[in-house]
Amino acid sequence: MNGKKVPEGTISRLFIYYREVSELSSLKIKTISSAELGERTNLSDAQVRKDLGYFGQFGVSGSGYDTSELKKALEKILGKDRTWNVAVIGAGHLGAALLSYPGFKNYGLEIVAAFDSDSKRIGKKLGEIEVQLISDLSKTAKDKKIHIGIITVPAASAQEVAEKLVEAGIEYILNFAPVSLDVPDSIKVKDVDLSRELETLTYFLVNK
Amino acid sequence: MNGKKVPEGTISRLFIYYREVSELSSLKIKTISSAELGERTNLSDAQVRKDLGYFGQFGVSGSGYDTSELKKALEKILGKDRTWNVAVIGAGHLGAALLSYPGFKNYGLEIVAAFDSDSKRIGKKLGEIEVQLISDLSKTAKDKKIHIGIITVPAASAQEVAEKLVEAGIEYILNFAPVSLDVPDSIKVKDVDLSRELETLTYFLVNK
DNA sequence: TAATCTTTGTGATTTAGTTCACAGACTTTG
DNA sequence: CAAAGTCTGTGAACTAAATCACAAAGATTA
Repeated sequence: MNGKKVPEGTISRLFIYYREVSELSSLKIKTISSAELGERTNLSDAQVRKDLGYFGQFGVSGSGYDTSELKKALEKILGKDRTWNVAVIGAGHLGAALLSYPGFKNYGLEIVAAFDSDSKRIGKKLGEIEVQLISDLSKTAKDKKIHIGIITVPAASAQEVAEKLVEAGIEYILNFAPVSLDVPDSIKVKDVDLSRELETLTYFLVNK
Repeated sequence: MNGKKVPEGTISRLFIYYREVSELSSLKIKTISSAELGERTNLSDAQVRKDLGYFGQFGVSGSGYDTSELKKALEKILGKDRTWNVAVIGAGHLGAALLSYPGFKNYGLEIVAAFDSDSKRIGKKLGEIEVQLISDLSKTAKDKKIHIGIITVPAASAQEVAEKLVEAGIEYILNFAPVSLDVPDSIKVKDVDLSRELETLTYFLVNK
């Protein structure tokens, strides 16, 4: 890491590079140039080099990047060398969609608990996970060493849930509720506003 | 519209302004300044004026914007003066989450059909909508004048579904599958890559 | 080993978007 | 109605990110 601020876009692209070099390395392809890696990922060679440049010097002039070395380096950078425990709060359709999403494990994420405030849902199984009452959050979060909370409750109760997550020691919140959460600076919140995506649809239909 | 390219961010912000002036206008508040509108939306006054400036001159020096006029103007710009028919393809959890999402109507969107390829799901009701076999897509799309297709099928079948949507005359695709779709330029595709959001979580946990 | 070729890493440039700042339009006050 | 106050619309300045472009490092060839 060279100290400069890393653009958000760089980080998503690192995952793309990671996927590609994993593939290459498993195909026993030993090295790849930034040009070819760019080709395969629909990005420019300069973009590839600049992105990697934020984190160090991984390449060799004249031959390119060693695929398995780069894979290992990216694993480290991206936190893919361990598993992160996740709790989903809100066992409605969206929560269920996330719980049944098979890709999680590949991302180094493991959903280990689900919560809801609706007593009708408590005790039901969503996949492997039994839905718990939200008042158990704090205890379970500590017992199961949960790092990440995903909020899929309605907008009206999202702030309240966020506060419980903070109290329970969660470090990162992924928020699907269409409200902006007020939490301490030390907690990272990422908003995924599906309604925004849906809304903007109509603009593009009107304007061509 | 003054011809200059409109930044993507401007468009989402227009919806925020729209919501605010709708509220204000219904409260019989006749005018609002860019400063106050900015205050209420956590944006700067300059941002508000610049955003609106892409589409014309709506304000009055010395007094600000007429809320109900601005509301009408934004309705027009954003395509909120009519309803757009939507089909969801993929009646799994995510599809169900969208179908049960009450906010749709507010966005001028109406889900009028749902499709799946799994015969176990055909005929089931998701809310008001009966799940149809995907082979009916083309006919139903024409009958029901569907403009928008939302893809919530697994990555592996997304491209195939996209092609059927194009064939059925859909103009806009909202794609939840984590693959990039290959469609004609005349079709607008918006990708919502949940897995990307999930993935990037781990980076931020490692790096602080 | 020298000449040539390939490819990185990174400053310099360009592009896109946001913020600043102010002239000029309109409103309010006395 | 003139002076003071408010607020817009928009170029200019700034900031962030992507792209360019090239010196230097290493690989390849003869």
